[in-house]
Amino acid sequence: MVSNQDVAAVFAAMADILSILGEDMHRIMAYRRAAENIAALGRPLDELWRAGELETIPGVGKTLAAKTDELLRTGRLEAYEKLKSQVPEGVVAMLRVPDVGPRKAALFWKELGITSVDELEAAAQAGKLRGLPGMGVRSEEKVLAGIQALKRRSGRMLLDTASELAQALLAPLRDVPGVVQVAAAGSLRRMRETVGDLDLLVATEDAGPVMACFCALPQVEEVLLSGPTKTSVRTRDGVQVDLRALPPARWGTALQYFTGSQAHNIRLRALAQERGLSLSEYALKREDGTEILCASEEEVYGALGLPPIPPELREDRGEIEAALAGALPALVELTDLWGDLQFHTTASDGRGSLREMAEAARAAGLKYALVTDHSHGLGIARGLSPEGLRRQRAEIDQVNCALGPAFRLLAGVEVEVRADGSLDLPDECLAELDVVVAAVHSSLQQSREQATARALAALRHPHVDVLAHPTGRLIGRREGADLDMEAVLRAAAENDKAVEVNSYPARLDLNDGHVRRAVELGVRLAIDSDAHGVEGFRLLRFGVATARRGWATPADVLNSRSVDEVLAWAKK
DNA sequence: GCCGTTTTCGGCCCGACTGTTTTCAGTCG
Repeated sequence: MVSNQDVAAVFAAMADILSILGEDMHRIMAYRRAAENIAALGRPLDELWRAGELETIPGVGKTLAAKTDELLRTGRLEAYEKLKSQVPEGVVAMLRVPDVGPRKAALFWKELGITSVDELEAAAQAGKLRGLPGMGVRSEEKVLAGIQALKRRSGRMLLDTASELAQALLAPLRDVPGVVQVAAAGSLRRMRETVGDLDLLVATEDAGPVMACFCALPQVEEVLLSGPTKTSVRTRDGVQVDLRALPPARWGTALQYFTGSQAHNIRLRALAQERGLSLSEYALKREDGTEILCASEEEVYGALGLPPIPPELREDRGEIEAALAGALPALVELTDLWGDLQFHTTASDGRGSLREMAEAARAAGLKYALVTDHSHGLGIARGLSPEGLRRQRAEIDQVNCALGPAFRLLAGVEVEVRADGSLDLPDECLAELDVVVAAVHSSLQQSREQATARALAALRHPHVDVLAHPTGRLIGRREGADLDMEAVLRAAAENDKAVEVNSYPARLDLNDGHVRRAVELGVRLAIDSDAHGVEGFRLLRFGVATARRGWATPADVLNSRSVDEVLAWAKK
């Protein structure tokens, strides 16, 4: 079967080849935009295809719809095969080298017959690049450095890692004299599930000292480039960090620009043009050259006739159209969460006692939390038997007595869904619990049919209330189950079951695209910390961010409701 | 290749930094 990712990859690859062939850059951009929007689609492409709605995807017109049709029907695309035959694969691979773009890749290929990154490295080492037009010794050195960087490039960071690194780098900058404000922007501020580079922003009238301080930070291994307002470095961990400094009066346009995404900015700047304005990180400029300075992002969007668009939505996935129509969702916020529906204790694989975890949940501002230790079937997590669950119930009652009425522990379990879809706890045991969370942790290599049937069986089980981390993915470590997510979400909606948005940074499962589809289908979401220690409740902000990226409002979220409402719903 | 309350053709965001250049092209975000 041809997946969304397959189609997106083909269009992205076509864009790369077209760029080396020197095609019109706007045509190339069109391929890239379509690829991105298809990759981010929360629903299967072949569904839109069957409904004849391919052209409803932003950036997909008649031509690309026809190409998508050909791919879905035949599994291949004639135009792509033709392009591939014109440019060697290794030449396209050279685009991955920092500071090597389409023009230089084409130059190395055409002038020196270089058709791979390895050959490029050898040519640079032999001093063969410096004689090419537009190249010199410095450029040759940059190519070599770029290849080294490519070889030891660390993958994208998880959100908590990126967040901690950003705070560690920003703290000393905040103390530089003259600095008014600092912020992490870029994909971290948009809360994309992983972060490649960090983008830091500083408001100051005097950028010099900030740049100097930044370059001298202990985490910095190499300064990649440095100008009066912009510096890029690579840290010892191999992370590229870009720092930009602008005057406080321009903070709004600067933060807007540096938050991105690039696709969102391009759309916004085009919108500005339609209104006779030019938008940059410095200001909105009228046609007569006068500037409108914006100290806040609200002013930027306001000047364009738009309500402020939350950073999590800024991906050019319909947010600008929604803003224009006054139809932006009022996104769920961390403070909307009254409870948490998954955490663990020392009774299974957690590190905190029931009492410690309850106090931590209360300290995190929650009014209730569901204890969900693993069931005994999950051997590695020392799960609970029916007997163990009964004993835990007594302990829960004790803690509730001790903590008083302002906070309440609920009795639950994270029951294992076996490979055949059955649960590893008997019905009478599940019936005694307040809320039952079901999840898959093993046999993740099942076929799509088996994996989907397994999830559907769990959702149809009368005692199951929440399906936790449906795909079971661990970002960067393992792919999740191959699920027909559309079928899973529809089953959740039909059976009035909740589906989890797991806040653990390596999970974020459902992901943003699936959340968006779940919201469209009216599926209840449970944003859970999955805390395994007292500090774990802090992770909820990442789950909330993922839900926000999927356009979820408080009404879509089960645990934004009171404990009585949740219990009544689970009883039904 | 997409797209349209000024357009079905002619536009398509805007600027920093670098290196190789005498005014700019390439890359990046």
